[in-house]
Amino acid sequence: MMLVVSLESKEPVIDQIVGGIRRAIAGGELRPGDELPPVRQLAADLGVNLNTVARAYRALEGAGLVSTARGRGRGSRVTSDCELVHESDDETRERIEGGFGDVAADAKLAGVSFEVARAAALRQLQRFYGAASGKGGNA
Amino acid sequence: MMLVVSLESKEPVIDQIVGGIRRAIAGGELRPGDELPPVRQLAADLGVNLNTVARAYRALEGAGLVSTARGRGRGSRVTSDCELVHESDDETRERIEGGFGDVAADAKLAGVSFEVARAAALRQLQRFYGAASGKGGNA
DNA sequence: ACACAAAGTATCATACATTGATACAAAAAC
DNA sequence: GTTTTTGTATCAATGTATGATACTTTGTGT
Repeated sequence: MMLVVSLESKEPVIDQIVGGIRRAIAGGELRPGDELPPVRQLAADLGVNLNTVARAYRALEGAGLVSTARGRGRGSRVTSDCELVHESDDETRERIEGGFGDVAADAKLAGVSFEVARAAALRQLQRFYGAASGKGGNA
Repeated sequence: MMLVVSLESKEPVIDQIVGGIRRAIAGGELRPGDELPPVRQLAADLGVNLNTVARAYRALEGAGLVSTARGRGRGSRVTSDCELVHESDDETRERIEGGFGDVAADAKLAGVSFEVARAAALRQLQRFYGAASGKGGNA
Protein backbone atom coordinates (compact mmCIF):
# COMPACT_ATOMS: atom_id res chain seq x y z
CA MET A 1 0.00 0.00 0.00
CA MET A 2 2.39 2.65 -1.18
CA LEU A 3 0.09 5.61 -0.82
CA VAL A 4 0.83 9.21 -0.16
CA VAL A 5 -1.44 12.20 0.15
CA SER A 6 -0.79 15.90 0.00
CA LEU A 7 -2.62 18.15 2.39
CA GLU A 8 -1.85 21.11 0.15
CA SER A 9 -3.41 19.61 -2.95
CA LYS A 10 -6.65 21.07 -4.19
CA GLU A 11 -8.03 17.55 -4.35
CA PRO A 12 -9.62 16.54 -1.02
CA VAL A 13 -7.65 13.98 0.98
CA ILE A 14 -10.60 11.60 0.88
CA ASP A 15 -10.55 11.61 -2.90
CA GLN A 16 -6.81 11.12 -2.96
CA ILE A 17 -7.17 8.02 -0.80
CA VAL A 18 -10.08 6.68 -2.83
CA GLY A 19 -8.22 7.30 -6.06
CA GLY A 20 -5.05 5.69 -4.79
CA ILE A 21 -6.81 2.53 -3.71
CA ARG A 22 -8.84 2.40 -6.90
CA ARG A 23 -5.67 2.62 -8.96
CA ALA A 24 -4.04 -0.04 -6.82
CA ILE A 25 -6.98 -2.35 -7.45
CA ALA A 26 -7.19 -1.55 -11.15
CA GLY A 27 -3.47 -2.11 -11.56
CA GLY A 28 -3.50 -5.44 -9.74
CA GLU A 29 -1.37 -4.22 -6.86
CA LEU A 30 -4.31 -4.96 -4.58
CA ARG A 31 -6.18 -8.14 -5.40
CA PRO A 32 -9.64 -9.34 -4.44
CA GLY A 33 -9.62 -10.56 -0.86
CA ASP A 34 -6.55 -8.54 0.14
CA GLU A 35 -6.81 -6.79 3.47
CA LEU A 36 -6.63 -3.03 3.73
CA PRO A 37 -4.83 -1.49 6.67
CA PRO A 38 -7.01 -0.54 9.66
CA VAL A 39 -8.25 3.01 9.46
CA ARG A 40 -6.13 4.12 12.42
CA GLN A 41 -2.95 2.69 10.98
CA LEU A 42 -3.40 4.12 7.51
CA ALA A 43 -4.46 7.43 9.05
CA ALA A 44 -1.27 7.50 11.11
CA ASP A 45 0.84 6.57 8.08
CA LEU A 46 -0.71 9.31 6.00
CA GLY A 47 -0.82 11.87 8.77
CA VAL A 48 -4.55 12.48 8.58
CA ASN A 49 -7.56 11.93 10.78
CA LEU A 50 -8.89 8.40 11.10
CA ASN A 51 -12.29 9.59 9.99
CA THR A 52 -10.89 10.70 6.69
CA VAL A 53 -9.64 7.18 5.99
CA ALA A 54 -12.87 5.67 7.28
CA ARG A 55 -14.87 7.85 4.91
CA ALA A 56 -12.67 6.84 2.01
CA TYR A 57 -13.24 3.18 2.86
CA ARG A 58 -16.96 3.74 2.97
CA ALA A 59 -16.94 5.49 -0.37
CA LEU A 60 -15.12 2.48 -1.81
CA GLU A 61 -17.60 0.20 -0.13
CA GLY A 62 -20.41 2.14 -1.76
CA ALA A 63 -18.71 1.54 -5.11
CA GLY A 64 -18.59 -2.18 -4.38
CA LEU A 65 -14.82 -2.35 -4.33
CA VAL A 66 -14.31 -2.83 -0.61
CA SER A 67 -16.11 -4.71 2.16
CA THR A 68 -15.86 -3.61 5.76
CA ALA A 69 -16.83 -5.11 9.11
CA ARG A 70 -16.26 -4.04 12.68
CA GLY A 71 -14.51 -5.93 15.37
CA ARG A 72 -11.12 -7.28 16.22
CA GLY A 73 -9.86 -9.55 13.48
CA ARG A 74 -12.35 -8.19 11.00
CA GLY A 75 -11.69 -4.96 9.13
CA SER A 76 -11.71 -3.91 5.52
CA ARG A 77 -10.65 -5.84 2.47
CA VAL A 78 -10.98 -5.71 -1.29
CA THR A 79 -14.31 -7.22 -2.24
CA SER A 80 -13.78 -10.72 -3.54
CA ASP A 81 -16.22 -10.60 -6.41
CA CYS A 82 -14.98 -7.31 -7.80
CA GLU A 83 -13.57 -9.39 -10.65
CA LEU A 84 -17.04 -9.83 -11.99
CA VAL A 85 -16.61 -7.06 -14.49
CA HIS A 86 -19.92 -5.73 -15.59
CA GLU A 87 -20.69 -4.56 -19.08
CA SER A 88 -20.10 -0.85 -19.51
CA ASP A 89 -22.98 1.24 -20.79
CA ASP A 90 -22.94 4.14 -23.21
CA GLU A 91 -23.01 6.69 -20.46
CA THR A 92 -19.92 5.22 -18.88
CA ARG A 93 -18.04 5.17 -22.15
CA GLU A 94 -18.92 8.81 -22.73
CA ARG A 95 -17.70 9.72 -19.27
CA ILE A 96 -14.40 7.96 -19.89
CA GLU A 97 -13.95 9.59 -23.27
CA GLY A 98 -14.70 12.96 -21.68
CA GLY A 99 -12.00 12.25 -19.12
CA PHE A 100 -9.46 11.55 -21.85
CA GLY A 101 -10.58 14.72 -23.59
CA ASP A 102 -9.95 16.80 -20.48
CA VAL A 103 -6.42 15.48 -20.16
CA ALA A 104 -5.75 15.83 -23.87
CA ALA A 105 -6.87 19.47 -23.86
CA ASP A 106 -4.74 20.10 -20.81
CA ALA A 107 -1.73 18.50 -22.47
CA LYS A 108 -2.15 20.57 -25.61
CA LEU A 109 -2.36 23.85 -23.68
CA ALA A 110 0.57 22.85 -21.47
CA GLY A 111 2.79 22.51 -24.51
CA VAL A 112 3.11 18.73 -24.47
CA SER A 113 3.63 17.38 -27.96
CA PHE A 114 1.22 14.98 -29.60
CA GLU A 115 3.78 12.22 -29.62
CA VAL A 116 4.60 12.58 -25.93
CA ALA A 117 0.94 12.77 -24.98
CA ARG A 118 0.03 9.71 -27.04
CA ALA A 119 2.92 7.73 -25.60
CA ALA A 120 1.84 8.65 -22.06
CA ALA A 121 -1.76 7.65 -22.72
CA LEU A 122 -0.83 4.30 -24.25
CA ARG A 123 1.67 3.59 -21.48
CA GLN A 124 -0.97 4.13 -18.81
CA LEU A 125 -3.53 2.03 -20.65
CA GLN A 126 -0.99 -0.74 -20.86
CA ARG A 127 -0.24 -0.37 -17.18
CA PHE A 128 -3.80 -1.01 -16.10
CA TYR A 129 -4.97 -3.34 -18.82
CA GLY A 130 -1.81 -5.20 -19.52
CA ALA A 131 -0.92 -6.38 -16.07
CA ALA A 132 -3.65 -7.51 -13.77
CA SER A 133 -6.51 -9.93 -13.43
CA GLY A 134 -7.99 -12.08 -16.12
CA LYS A 135 -8.05 -10.96 -19.71
CA GLY A 136 -11.69 -10.09 -19.07
CA GLY A 137 -12.15 -7.60 -21.83
CA ASN A 138 -15.68 -6.51 -22.47
CA ALA A 139 -17.35 -3.62 -24.24
CA MET B 1 -19.71 29.12 -27.20
CA MET B 2 -21.64 25.95 -26.78
CA LEU B 3 -21.16 25.57 -23.05
CA VAL B 4 -23.33 23.98 -20.47
CA VAL B 5 -22.89 23.53 -16.75
CA SER B 6 -24.57 21.25 -14.28
CA LEU B 7 -25.42 22.62 -10.87
CA GLU B 8 -25.70 19.06 -9.58
CA SER B 9 -22.22 18.03 -10.59
CA LYS B 10 -19.66 17.56 -7.90
CA GLU B 11 -17.31 19.74 -9.91
CA PRO B 12 -17.73 23.42 -9.01
CA VAL B 13 -19.43 25.54 -11.64
CA ILE B 14 -16.37 27.78 -11.84
CA ASP B 15 -14.21 24.83 -12.81
CA GLN B 16 -16.76 23.64 -15.33
CA ILE B 17 -16.67 27.04 -17.01
CA VAL B 18 -12.88 27.23 -16.91
CA GLY B 19 -12.61 23.70 -18.28
CA GLY B 20 -15.13 24.33 -21.02
CA ILE B 21 -13.36 27.45 -22.23
CA ARG B 22 -9.96 25.78 -21.99
CA ARG B 23 -11.19 22.89 -24.11
CA ALA B 24 -12.72 25.31 -26.60
CA ILE B 25 -9.38 27.10 -26.90
CA ALA B 26 -7.36 23.88 -27.10
CA GLY B 27 -9.70 22.50 -29.74
CA GLY B 28 -9.58 25.61 -31.89
CA GLU B 29 -13.24 26.46 -31.40
CA LEU B 30 -12.13 29.67 -29.74
CA ARG B 31 -9.16 31.34 -31.37
CA PRO B 32 -6.74 33.98 -30.10
CA GLY B 33 -8.40 37.37 -30.19
CA ASP B 34 -11.94 36.01 -30.11
CA GLU B 35 -14.31 37.78 -27.76
CA LEU B 36 -15.87 36.00 -24.84
CA PRO B 37 -19.46 36.83 -23.94
CA PRO B 38 -19.91 39.46 -21.22
CA VAL B 39 -20.10 37.96 -17.77
CA ARG B 40 -23.75 38.90 -17.35
CA GLN B 41 -24.78 37.33 -20.63
CA LEU B 42 -22.92 34.08 -20.11
CA ALA B 43 -24.18 33.98 -16.54
CA ALA B 44 -27.76 34.36 -17.76
CA ASP B 45 -27.24 31.72 -20.45
CA LEU B 46 -25.84 29.26 -17.95
CA GLY B 47 -28.26 30.14 -15.18
CA VAL B 48 -25.59 31.08 -12.66
CA ASN B 49 -24.48 34.19 -10.85
CA LEU B 50 -22.45 36.74 -12.78
CA ASN B 51 -19.71 36.52 -10.16
CA THR B 52 -19.21 32.88 -10.94
CA VAL B 53 -18.50 33.67 -14.56
CA ALA B 54 -16.34 36.64 -13.60
CA ARG B 55 -14.26 34.43 -11.34
CA ALA B 56 -13.85 31.88 -14.09
CA TYR B 57 -12.67 34.62 -16.44
CA ARG B 58 -10.17 35.80 -13.87
CA ALA B 59 -8.84 32.31 -13.32
CA LEU B 60 -8.31 32.03 -17.07
CA GLU B 61 -6.66 35.44 -17.04
CA GLY B 62 -4.32 34.21 -14.34
CA ALA B 63 -3.43 31.28 -16.59
CA GLY B 64 -2.64 33.70 -19.40
CA LEU B 65 -5.40 32.43 -21.65
CA VAL B 66 -7.78 35.39 -21.41
CA SER B 67 -7.40 39.16 -21.19
CA THR B 68 -10.07 41.32 -19.58
CA ALA B 69 -10.77 45.04 -19.40
CA ARG B 70 -13.63 47.05 -18.00
CA GLY B 71 -15.82 49.48 -19.79
CA ARG B 72 -18.34 49.56 -22.56
CA GLY B 73 -16.93 48.09 -25.73
CA ARG B 74 -14.12 46.39 -23.86
CA GLY B 75 -14.63 43.06 -22.18
CA SER B 76 -12.88 39.72 -22.22
CA ARG B 77 -11.21 37.94 -25.08
CA VAL B 78 -8.85 35.09 -25.72
CA THR B 79 -5.31 36.35 -25.27
CA SER B 80 -3.75 36.91 -28.65
CA ASP B 81 -0.33 35.47 -27.89
CA CYS B 82 -1.58 32.26 -26.35
CA GLU B 83 -0.27 30.58 -29.48
CA LEU B 84 3.24 30.99 -28.18
CA VAL B 85 3.43 27.46 -26.91
CA HIS B 86 6.07 27.08 -24.28
CA GLU B 87 8.22 24.03 -23.79
CA SER B 88 6.73 21.58 -21.35
CA ASP B 89 8.86 20.56 -18.40
CA ASP B 90 9.17 17.16 -16.73
CA GLU B 91 6.73 18.03 -13.98
CA THR B 92 4.08 18.92 -16.52
CA ARG B 93 4.57 15.70 -18.45
CA GLU B 94 4.26 13.71 -15.24
CA ARG B 95 1.07 15.51 -14.34
CA ILE B 96 -0.40 14.76 -17.76
CA GLU B 97 0.62 11.12 -17.60
CA GLY B 98 -0.94 10.90 -14.13
CA GLY B 99 -4.14 12.29 -15.55
CA PHE B 100 -4.21 9.63 -18.26
CA GLY B 101 -3.52 7.04 -15.58
CA ASP B 102 -6.49 8.17 -13.53
CA VAL B 103 -8.83 7.85 -16.49
CA ALA B 104 -7.35 4.52 -17.54
CA ALA B 105 -7.82 3.06 -14.05
CA ASP B 106 -11.36 4.36 -14.01
CA ALA B 107 -12.06 2.83 -17.40
CA LYS B 108 -10.72 -0.54 -16.34
CA LEU B 109 -12.84 -0.63 -13.18
CA ALA B 110 -15.90 0.57 -15.07
CA GLY B 111 -15.70 -2.42 -17.37
CA VAL B 112 -14.60 -0.56 -20.47
CA SER B 113 -12.50 -2.79 -22.71
CA PHE B 114 -8.93 -1.99 -23.61
CA GLU B 115 -9.84 -1.52 -27.24
CA VAL B 116 -12.68 0.89 -26.50
CA ALA B 117 -10.58 2.85 -24.03
CA ARG B 118 -7.64 3.13 -26.40
CA ALA B 119 -9.89 4.24 -29.24
CA ALA B 120 -11.43 6.91 -27.02
CA ALA B 121 -8.04 8.20 -25.91
CA LEU B 122 -6.67 8.38 -29.44
CA ARG B 123 -9.84 10.01 -30.72
CA GLN B 124 -9.60 12.77 -28.13
CA LEU B 125 -5.90 13.31 -28.76
CA GLN B 126 -6.69 13.65 -32.44
CA ARG B 127 -9.47 16.07 -31.65
CA PHE B 128 -7.23 18.52 -29.85
CA TYR B 129 -3.97 18.02 -31.71
CA GLY B 130 -5.25 17.27 -35.13
CA ALA B 131 -7.49 20.22 -35.70
CA ALA B 132 -6.42 23.62 -34.53
CA SER B 133 -3.62 26.12 -34.69
CA GLY B 134 -0.27 25.59 -36.25
CA LYS B 135 1.39 22.20 -36.34
CA GLY B 136 3.53 23.54 -33.51
CA GLY B 137 4.58 20.31 -31.91
CA ASN B 138 7.16 20.54 -29.17
CA ALA B 139 8.40 18.38 -26.35
C1' DA C 1 -19.49 68.57 -21.12
C1' DC C 2 -22.86 65.58 -19.51
C1' DA C 3 -25.61 61.68 -18.89
C1' DC C 4 -26.31 56.97 -19.96
C1' DA C 5 -25.11 52.35 -20.88
C1' DA C 6 -22.18 48.39 -20.79
C1' DA C 7 -18.46 46.15 -19.24
C1' DG C 8 -15.59 44.04 -15.19
C1' DT C 9 -14.76 44.36 -9.82
C1' DA C 10 -15.36 44.53 -4.89
C1' DT C 11 -17.84 43.47 -0.62
C1' DC C 12 -20.66 40.95 2.22
C1' DA C 13 -23.69 36.99 3.45
C1' DT C 14 -24.99 32.16 3.29
C1' DA C 15 -24.82 27.36 2.47
C1' DC C 16 -22.22 23.41 2.01
C1' DA C 17 -18.11 20.45 2.14
C1' DT C 18 -13.93 18.91 4.30
C1' DT C 19 -11.41 17.75 8.17
C1' DG C 20 -10.67 16.76 12.88
C1' DA C 21 -11.61 15.61 18.19
C1' DT C 22 -13.95 12.73 20.79
C1' DA C 23 -17.01 9.28 22.22
C1' DC C 24 -19.50 4.94 20.83
C1' DA C 25 -20.47 0.06 19.28
C1' DA C 26 -19.36 -4.54 17.67
C1' DA C 27 -16.77 -8.70 17.47
C1' DA C 28 -12.84 -11.59 18.30
C1' DA C 29 -8.96 -12.91 21.60
C1' DC C 30 -7.57 -14.22 25.98
C1' DG D 1 -16.17 -11.67 31.08
C1' DT D 2 -12.76 -8.36 30.31
C1' DT D 3 -9.74 -6.41 27.05
C1' DT D 4 -8.40 -5.12 22.57
C1' DT D 5 -9.02 -4.24 17.93
C1' DT D 6 -11.79 -3.02 14.56
C1' DG D 7 -15.28 0.39 12.15
C1' DT D 8 -19.05 4.15 13.26
C1' DA D 9 -21.47 8.17 14.90
C1' DT D 10 -21.71 12.96 16.52
C1' DC D 11 -20.40 17.52 16.78
C1' DA D 12 -17.31 21.54 16.09
C1' DA D 13 -14.20 24.36 13.25
C1' DT D 14 -12.60 25.93 9.10
C1' DG D 15 -12.59 26.84 4.30
C1' DT D 16 -14.73 27.14 -0.39
C1' DA D 17 -18.45 28.02 -3.72
C1' DT D 18 -22.15 30.66 -4.86
C1' DG D 19 -25.13 34.53 -4.82
C1' DA D 20 -27.13 39.61 -3.86
C1' DT D 21 -25.92 43.96 -4.23
C1' DA D 22 -23.32 48.04 -4.92
C1' DC D 23 -19.22 50.19 -7.17
C1' DT D 24 -15.86 51.57 -10.78
C1' DT D 25 -14.29 52.11 -15.39
C1' DT D 26 -14.83 53.31 -20.20
C1' DG D 27 -17.14 54.12 -24.50
C1' DT D 28 -21.38 56.30 -26.88
C1' DG D 29 -24.64 59.81 -27.86
C1' DT D 30 -26.42 64.38 -27.47
